[in-house]
Amino acid sequence: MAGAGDKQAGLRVLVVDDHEVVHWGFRLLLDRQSWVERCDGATELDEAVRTAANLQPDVALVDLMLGAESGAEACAEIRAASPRTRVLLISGAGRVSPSVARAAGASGFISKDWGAADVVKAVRMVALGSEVFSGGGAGDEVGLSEREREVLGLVATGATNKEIAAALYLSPHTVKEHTSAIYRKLGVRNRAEAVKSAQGLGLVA
Amino acid sequence: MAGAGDKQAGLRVLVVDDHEVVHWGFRLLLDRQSWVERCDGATELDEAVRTAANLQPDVALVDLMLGAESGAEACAEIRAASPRTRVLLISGAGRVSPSVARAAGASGFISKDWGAADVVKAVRMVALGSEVFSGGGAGDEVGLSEREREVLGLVATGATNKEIAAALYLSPHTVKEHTSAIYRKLGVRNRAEAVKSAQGLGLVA
DNA sequence: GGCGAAACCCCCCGAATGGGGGGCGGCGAT
DNA sequence: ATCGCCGCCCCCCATTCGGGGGGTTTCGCC
Repeated sequence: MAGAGDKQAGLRVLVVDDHEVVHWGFRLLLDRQSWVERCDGATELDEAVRTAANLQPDVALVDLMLGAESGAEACAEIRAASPRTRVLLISGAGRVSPSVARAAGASGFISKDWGAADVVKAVRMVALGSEVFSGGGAGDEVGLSEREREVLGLVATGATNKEIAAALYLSPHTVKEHTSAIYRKLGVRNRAEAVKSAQGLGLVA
Repeated sequence: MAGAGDKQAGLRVLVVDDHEVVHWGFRLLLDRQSWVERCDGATELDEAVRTAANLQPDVALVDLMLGAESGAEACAEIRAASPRTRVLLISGAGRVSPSVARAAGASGFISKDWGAADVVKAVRMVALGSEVFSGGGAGDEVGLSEREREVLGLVATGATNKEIAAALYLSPHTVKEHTSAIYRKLGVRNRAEAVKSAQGLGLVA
């Protein structure tokens, strides 16, 4: 699989994003690459999994914000349907936690902000077996822990601390610990601001 | 004007969106239309205004969420620089208020969710002088009053009711009236949820 | 082994929130 | 001219928030 002389047979790419315009964009970009054999699109997770199972793509570009499901789940499901497929998460705002992406089985992430050259390079690199976790120059990592991201996700739902506690089997007091840590790390003072940040971080659907 | 041979002189189109992938997408879509002469892109407002001034495009597609500025301001500035240009606002989530868009001088809006055919049709229609304020099937208008939208915008900032009151020269009690009305109309229960809705409505930067 | 970071639990407090009630003037439509 | 909507103001109340202490265990790292 690690063909060194990188004349690749022709990569198959799958773009998973609920905005069709994103399909068009990546298709325009990738179809003109000699090493891309075909570039398909899917707008929802079910469709993406089916297509991945049939097509067995080399690379899948998956939007972090797919309707209800998190990009991480989508990533895992796609890799279950097509293990050969390496997943690049697409983040809208530029910043995702590498650890989360890795845990989900992704090979890296790219941002919609990146230039064409960076995106093309990233796709080729993961196809060749590398990981892409830094690229385009966007800052990442605010330093939120796994638990804190989880809590922030629920805060962005409008859930109260008590509801979050129930959902995560915690004491409300503990939830407050987490929210306080989140506010401190994000530099905000209340949940409304935190929600704004959360969507900037790509943590909210 | 729907005849097969409606050979227009060649429209010039400008796409204003801070995600390059959106440029690629629309360019792929529009460049292949016989009636499109050229399709340029701009990533920020200054650049958009300059390009509009030079190019005098027939149609500009403007993202509602451009960094700091609201799409409405962007729309107004572009039309100031190039009065002949008809603006189509691009909404990410599908719902914008027609009244706001009209007030800003836009000729309609489209959503990133729309299919290729609908987008092409919308661009051609505004180029021909029509307005496009309903298209793709998205619902609009939640029924928020002007004041409520203003308050919601500040809520999405993370401001407390007291701060909002100070900013708008109101009593804190009145602000609560507005927030309560907002929650009722949006079908949410607290500010965190309201912030999420607000960004879906394109009211938050 | 020691140390910190994360995650979990408890107490306290003041302030903000969200919902209930009431009433006021203005404005446009019926 | 009466109705409904908007915008504004006041009272009350229980709940929630956010921050301040305190503590435990379980990790991984040096």
